[in-house]
Amino acid sequence: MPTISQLLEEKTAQAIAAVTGAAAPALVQPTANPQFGDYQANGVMAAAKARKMNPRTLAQQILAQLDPTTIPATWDIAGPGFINFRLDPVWLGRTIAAIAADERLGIDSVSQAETIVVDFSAPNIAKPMHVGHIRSTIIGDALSRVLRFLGHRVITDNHVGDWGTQFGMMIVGYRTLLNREAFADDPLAEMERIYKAVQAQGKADPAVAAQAREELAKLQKGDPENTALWHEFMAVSRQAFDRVYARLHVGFDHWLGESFYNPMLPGVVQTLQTKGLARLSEGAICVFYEDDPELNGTPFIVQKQDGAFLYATTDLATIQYRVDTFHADRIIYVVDSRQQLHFKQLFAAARRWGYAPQLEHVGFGTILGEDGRPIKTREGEPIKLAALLDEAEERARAIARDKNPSLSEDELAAIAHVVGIGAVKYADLMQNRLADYRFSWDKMLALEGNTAPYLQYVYARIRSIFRRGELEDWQPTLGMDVYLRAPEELDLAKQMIRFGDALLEVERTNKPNILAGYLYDLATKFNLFYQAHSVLKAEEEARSTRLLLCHLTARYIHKGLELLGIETLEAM
RNA sequence: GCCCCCGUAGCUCAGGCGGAUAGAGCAUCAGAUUCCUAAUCUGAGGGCCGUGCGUUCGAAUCGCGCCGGGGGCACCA
Repeated sequence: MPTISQLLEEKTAQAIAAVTGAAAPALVQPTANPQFGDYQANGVMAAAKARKMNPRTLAQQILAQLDPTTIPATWDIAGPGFINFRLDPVWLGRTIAAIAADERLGIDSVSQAETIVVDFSAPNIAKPMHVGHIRSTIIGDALSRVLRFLGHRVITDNHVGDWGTQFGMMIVGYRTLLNREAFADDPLAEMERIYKAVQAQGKADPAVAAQAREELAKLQKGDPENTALWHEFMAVSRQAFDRVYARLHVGFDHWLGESFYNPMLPGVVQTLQTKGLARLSEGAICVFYEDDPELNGTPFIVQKQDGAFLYATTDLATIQYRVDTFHADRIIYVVDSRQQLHFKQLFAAARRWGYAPQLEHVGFGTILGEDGRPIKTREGEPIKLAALLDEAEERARAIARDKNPSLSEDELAAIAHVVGIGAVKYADLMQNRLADYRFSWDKMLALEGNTAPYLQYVYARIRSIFRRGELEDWQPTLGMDVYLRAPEELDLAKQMIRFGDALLEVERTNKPNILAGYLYDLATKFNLFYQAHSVLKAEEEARSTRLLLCHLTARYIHKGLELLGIETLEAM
């Protein structure tokens, strides 16, 4: 079924068109204030202005066109020409009962399913994942889950950095500095050590830097020894990445890293030149955008003076592959906002080339420490993701132990994992991704406010109601009667039926914080309801309705958090 | 120099393709538990929405200028 706001929008827009003879949006949205009802249409005033009519008069004529048998609400005119709708409580009760019988919680699949490639995470091989990768990973995973739930064909692709300049240094380091015991013990840590050491040497000694470039060149020409080393680095890194992704419950359909596109790069540059899109300039081959005022003056280099290709080239090959092979209608790049110019250039080049799926750069800001500076360790190094997740779990465990000393170690471990990881993810997802975000353990793990533990607690508390009532297997009966009488019951039900609108808004804007905000509002409305009304001890007629409200709230929170990549607990 | 993002309550942030009295959490103060997890809830105070001009019946939201913070701009990714 369409969402109620979609229905009101459609019916009101039809009425506007019937009266004015011209299509105009009704601009239906939830009311700013409950005194105005549940939904308001703002479009009448704009339509009146366009026709130089009195808005209230026009509103009267529009109302006359609305058919009460097709709209489950009452309505009136208010203010300068708003139409206010009040939902029919009986209809609301029936709708809630119908949703209870629906696996998808009343959410339609999109009518036009698209093939959407979501490109996110993309750590560099031979380097540990650090905080810089967390936003892309978490946001990309959440968007993928939402789009998939809405019915799109989603392809997640981890475009790992497996062909960069770091390999020259890694090979030099492996040959000159490797501690074999350390490597056998913790290969990634030893790789990191030698990488940093060679990097430092290279800065001080040009000969080392030259050696690294030479080894890289040999690798890129297919030298067997260097290639074998490269495979070893890959395998070691992949294991470390997989451990982190397992903790985060993030998976990918493909791991098509930069190296995968390597054989295609000469052809990309060749084609761009043949089509007259790229030309030689100062020894490099570049795409220019003289006819584009925004990009004019920012050449897009696809081949360096020395003949090497760049990430611009790889990214173009990647678009080609995703269109030709996956038949992508849409590609979403979840990458730091600082790369905005690169993506503008990339998308412009792809369009000129003739590859024109919908291309979207979903950017995000920097993670700042509590001091407002980009987050770093005391030593000024990036914080490793694994260490960050360890700390999240430790802190969550300590809080859980403090709140509930009777928990067993196994229970504590489960809570530490679900709450700790959930808190880290949710803290990122609840913010507008465009802004920089200030990382705060205390805030993300707080039980008050818009946090994962708050939502997880509401879920656990609801599950506890059913346990306490020995109703673990309780299920709503098909077509059961639902009596929504108390204002808190009505408010909760009205919030539930906005879930679909929230998901569509996430799809439209690529902003998971809209879903997070929805869930927080839902949890708050549940708490208001639960505070005001007993459930298990209620009289029978109210009891089954309230059990249904509890049951559905839990399902919405479970599903909503799942779409954000966050787990729930039966007890905490 | 050019371009992009940000500026909303003491603090951290929502809202932003114009709509009615600008919201939440923290912090502060005052309350609620014979009762289903008080890890909860209720109430109060707290705002020239950086600033000026403009568009509009209507601007936190759109446009232009300015101020402040961050970022990007030819061979790294």
